[in-house]
Amino acid sequence: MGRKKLEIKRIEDKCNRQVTFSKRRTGLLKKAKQLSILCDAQIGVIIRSNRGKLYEFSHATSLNEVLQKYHDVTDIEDRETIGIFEPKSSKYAGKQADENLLPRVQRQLDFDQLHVPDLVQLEKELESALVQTKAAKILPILAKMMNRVLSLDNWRLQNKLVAGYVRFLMPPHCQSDLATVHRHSDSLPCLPLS
Amino acid sequence: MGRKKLEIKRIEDKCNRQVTFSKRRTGLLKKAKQLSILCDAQIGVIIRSNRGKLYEFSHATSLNEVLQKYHDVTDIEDRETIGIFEPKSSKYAGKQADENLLPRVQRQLDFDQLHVPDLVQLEKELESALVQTKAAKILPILAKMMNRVLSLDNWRLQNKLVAGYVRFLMPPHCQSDLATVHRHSDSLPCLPLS
DNA sequence: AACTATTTATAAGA
DNA sequence: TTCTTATAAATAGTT
Repeated sequence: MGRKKLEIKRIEDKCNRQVTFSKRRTGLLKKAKQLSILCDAQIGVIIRSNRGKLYEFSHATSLNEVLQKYHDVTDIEDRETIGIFEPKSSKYAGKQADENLLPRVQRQLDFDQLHVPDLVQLEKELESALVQTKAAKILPILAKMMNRVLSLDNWRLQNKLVAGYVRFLMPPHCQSDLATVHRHSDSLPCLPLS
Repeated sequence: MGRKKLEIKRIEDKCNRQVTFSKRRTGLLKKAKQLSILCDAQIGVIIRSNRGKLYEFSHATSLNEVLQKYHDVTDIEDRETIGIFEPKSSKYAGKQADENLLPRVQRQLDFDQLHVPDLVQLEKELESALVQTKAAKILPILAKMMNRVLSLDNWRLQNKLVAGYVRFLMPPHCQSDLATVHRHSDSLPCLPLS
């Protein structure tokens, strides 16, 4: 769409390539934003120039932010008790799992569809479960729950659950250097995290 | 660009929204591909419809694919040997990890910033590591790698990595209903996984 | 799924 | 870089 038809192959002239990159990059991000608004779609676009500069668009908050929030409210000692990587240091090591809670969570997952209120409840149950039982029991449930949630149209809960999953799986010493997030100014506002 | 100028706000008519989504989704993916070719840029686009269907474009391979490949070539017995869920059944239990590879990967993670080429390289190293060593050694590295990627605020890579992470950790019987990903048919060929 | 009138994006030039 | 403008491309509404 210009004075002449442009063949789609690498532009060899460096200067011309830079100009085209700038123009089309802007166009692509604009289109992404339009599509996300017009059609209520969840979109992420990441563009990295051949010299490493990064540009991006996302329709909503990022996983990174949610993780940061979890990180903020979770102290290291509690995280250590989760015990995948350092099971022996857990102060809950010998503690029995609540034999009532897990079947309850699992029963919820048998529905064909999970609704948002159910998910909120499940999140609470999950949080309790995380500090009460061992990974071997929680992981399959988390996995199934995640599959359900991913099939739903609730981006906040998706991210929240994934975040919990990651926090659960990540050894504490690896969580310390989560970086501050710089968000794209075009992003839509996100729902508050309860 | 049509018979009338369209205001950029959510299309309320469901049918119309669906049609527009289809048209513009195609356009966006096409533009992404063109930009990546014309300007030699690294681009990732992920589109999720408001009903959870996923469409994507990426200029190159992802960790997710690497992990998927691992999944494909690893039978259940082998996965059990990884030892998260059934550590005692491992036939590799006594096998030594490559003491050369892992430190190399870890050294890469000491950089302040990871660039995409670095990640591609790491993916290769990781792939080797996955079939050569035990989860106990790989997981902390994956976790740290994930932290780095998350700190890039790189939506595509975040999601890919989380997805791969989940797939890696998830017991096989929980993977059966993972949502289908529709890859854009015009996607560039993936980099070979060596 | 096609068509086509219009709008939009953008290639080349300044 | 930034603007201008002729032209190519995308697409909104229609069939």
